[in-house]
Amino acid sequence: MEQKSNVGNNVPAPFARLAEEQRRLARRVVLRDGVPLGRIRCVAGADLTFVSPWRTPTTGLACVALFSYPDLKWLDAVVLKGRVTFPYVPGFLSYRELPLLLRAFRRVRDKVDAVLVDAQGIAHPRRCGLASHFGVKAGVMSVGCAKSHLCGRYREPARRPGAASVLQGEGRERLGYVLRPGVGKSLLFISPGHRVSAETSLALAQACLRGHTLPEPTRVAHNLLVEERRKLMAGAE
DNA sequence: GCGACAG
DNA sequence: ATCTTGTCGC
Repeated sequence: MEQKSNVGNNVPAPFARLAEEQRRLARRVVLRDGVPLGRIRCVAGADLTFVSPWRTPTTGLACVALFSYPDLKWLDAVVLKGRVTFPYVPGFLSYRELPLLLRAFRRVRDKVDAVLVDAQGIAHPRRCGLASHFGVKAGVMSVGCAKSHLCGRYREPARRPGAASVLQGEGRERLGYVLRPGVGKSLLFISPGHRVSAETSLALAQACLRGHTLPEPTRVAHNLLVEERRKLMAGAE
């Protein structure tokens, strides 16, 4: 019997072991606030980019950008380059992006209260998206802020910027929220990563919006990576 | 059987 | 994920 999908519960044989690890990690995810929103002082944005995203292995660039909260003043950033050997497989993104991202995060010396990750949190087939996997491994509050849909059902949010609708899982399970970052902007898929509730995840993402599609921390992290890659390829001819 | 599938 | 070009809207 042929099997094309990697996302559902049926997964290709080589990934069955990893899928099991994801279910195990998902049990360690804490969906209660480690730090109340009002006590957050430093929020970071995490993102990765690749020199040749369609090739594997390839060179990856990871960035963790630090901001004060709630005023969102840029504080610092860590950018790290490294070899990435795992391919992109839907549902297994963290095995491609997590190693380099964790290395970059460990270089951050400041105390980080929360990290916004450019991926899903528990809004994942096995409830272990990159943001959750990262949060558990790093032991930090993390929120998934994905630019596109992976799983869960939802209604179109209202046109008003900041409007949100529930991202519904199986039964009454709430995976997160679908957020409208601005008029005419594409939707954001917000879900808890680790040590945070769905409600606080949404509130934090909303508080980090500045009229762009991405929340400020991940937007700046992404821009720094684009700039870094440009400089890298300019010197490689 | 068909569609859907983070980055 | 990236790249390129063209077009539309504020």
